Amino acid sequence: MIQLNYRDAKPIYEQVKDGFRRLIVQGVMEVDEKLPSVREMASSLAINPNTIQRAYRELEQEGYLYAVAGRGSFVAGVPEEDSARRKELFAAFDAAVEELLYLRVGEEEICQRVAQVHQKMMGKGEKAKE
Amino acid sequence: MIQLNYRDAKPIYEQVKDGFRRLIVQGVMEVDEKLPSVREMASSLAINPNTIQRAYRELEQEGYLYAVAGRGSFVAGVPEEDSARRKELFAAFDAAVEELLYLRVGEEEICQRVAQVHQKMMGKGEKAKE
DNA sequence: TAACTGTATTAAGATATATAATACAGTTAG
DNA sequence: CTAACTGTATTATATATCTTAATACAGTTA
Repeated sequence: MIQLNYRDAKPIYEQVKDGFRRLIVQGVMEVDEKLPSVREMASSLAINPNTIQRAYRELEQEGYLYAVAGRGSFVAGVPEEDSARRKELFAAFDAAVEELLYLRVGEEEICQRVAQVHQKMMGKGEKAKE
Repeated sequence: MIQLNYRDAKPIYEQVKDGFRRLIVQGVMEVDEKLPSVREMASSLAINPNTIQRAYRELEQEGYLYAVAGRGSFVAGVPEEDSARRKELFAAFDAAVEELLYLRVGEEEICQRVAQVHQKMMGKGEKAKE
């Protein structure tokens, strides 16, 4: 369900957040669908429950999840105005583009890549809204 | 010469690396041009010499600089790019683009952004080759 | 009631970043 | 040659973040 990469410098709780955010945004997980429990997810990934707890808490604060004590955590959907997330994405995007341009990767090649990603998405994400 | 942002999560030595890499790739600094000494740079930025030392060492390992004990550190040029680094950058790029597309950001807007980043780079580096 | 849920807290260890204080060797201007 | 600059290396310390660990407590449900 979620893939961890320990060689990545990105913290585990961030990777977990990214994983679920992806599943939610793509519509792979539907609204009100239940997520694995904190302990179950931790056991499944062989990591500490606190790490999952943090990921879930932050995703809830961002509006992607809602949690009910005793019942579980559920998909809330894609937040209407996640301008903060959008800023993060553009920042990551800009950084990648800038260094690619440093490395003599052409502007055309980069734009073509955008289209490729778009096509690849259309192939897999059938449930994605419009 | 180099601008530091302490609010950024990015480590100082990384910001220093990025700064000089930019100056080198854009041609603002020419091949064999001398960089400020480790101590001078540290004093100029009001940070510890060891931090500059690390930035210079890694830039040398990456092929952007060469250093001569007693003389100083000098621009080596733009190294033959690492395909590994390029892969990493494209992976980060794809992830950002994918989520932006799911957040209803248009393909056109994204491509325009590439051009904006490019222009922003050219604005600062008039001597950039080609 | 028992077995699940989320949530909160405190402690400890590991790692990365940055500073601090030296020390040593090569280069160069005077 | 000497002094003042270079790069380089090392050890120690402080700090912050990440992660694990071990609980504890409260709500839900079969």
